[in-house]
Amino acid sequence: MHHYNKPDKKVSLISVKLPETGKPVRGSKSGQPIMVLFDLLGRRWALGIIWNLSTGPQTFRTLQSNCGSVSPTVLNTRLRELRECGIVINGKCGYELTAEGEELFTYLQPLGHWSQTWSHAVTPQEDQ
Amino acid sequence: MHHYNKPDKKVSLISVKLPETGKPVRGSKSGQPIMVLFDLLGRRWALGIIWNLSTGPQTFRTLQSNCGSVSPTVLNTRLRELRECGIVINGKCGYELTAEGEELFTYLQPLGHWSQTWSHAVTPQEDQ
DNA sequence: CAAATTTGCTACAGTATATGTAGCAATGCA
DNA sequence: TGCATTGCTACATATACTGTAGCAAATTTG
Repeated sequence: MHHYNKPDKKVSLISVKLPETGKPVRGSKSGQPIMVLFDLLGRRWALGIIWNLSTGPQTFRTLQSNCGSVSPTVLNTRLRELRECGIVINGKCGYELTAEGEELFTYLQPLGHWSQTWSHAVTPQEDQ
Repeated sequence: MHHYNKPDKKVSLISVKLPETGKPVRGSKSGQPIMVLFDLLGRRWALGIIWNLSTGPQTFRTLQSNCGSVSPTVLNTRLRELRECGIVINGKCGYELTAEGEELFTYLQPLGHWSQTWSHAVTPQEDQ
């Protein structure tokens, strides 16, 4: 596809009103890194995208279908944000996690297991 | 305050169109626990609230100011969701994490450190 | 190599969700 | 009893997400 891979102005970070550590963000006046991260991850589908990409590179459309109901608009926005934050890149096999993204994923991974026991504790038995 | 602590219909889970494992959720047709969790945590301020509460119980208004710019509307909504999911309760010292909430936090905690190195990698040196 | 398919993505209207300010009723305290 | 604080609701405005349509570049197919 025409993934011309926009110059990707690495510097000066995030054009989308997002993470810019040290400065107030949506979700944090302080601009603490953790709050910046939470702001980023707290956007719809951000976590799901990372989770999905952890199994390897995927094309836009594959990712879209794996994520279920994401609209291309949002998927594209999220991917841009994640790219600008150095968590995802657009390689020739499609979108994939960067080294940093992989690392982030390793911290997210335990949630997979936890969520299962949690869901059992919190849901009535009717659903498995 | 008048925290009459609404009967809190534990059963049947989540009135707010949220986590109900096994059923499609916003953010997941599959209803996989992890996606349900991501749906929950992917809402504005959810992660920040958990993070803030990790230091101990807080009143509504303290929490609100610690979170910076949350509107009472959203804070209240998020707290209700988190309560319905068994992650937060409204004790007599204010809102606090449940045992499950604490456990969840331990999985989130490493992100605090990671986010710092990440933000350095991703931001130009001008800040900090 | 031309036609058909797939892919990445934008447009846009409709809906849902969040922000920000105001304010009120129930405590807590003096 | 009065005043401050707390938990929260109301409501208007702003922002974000969904869903469908569709197009142009790249890739595959005949």
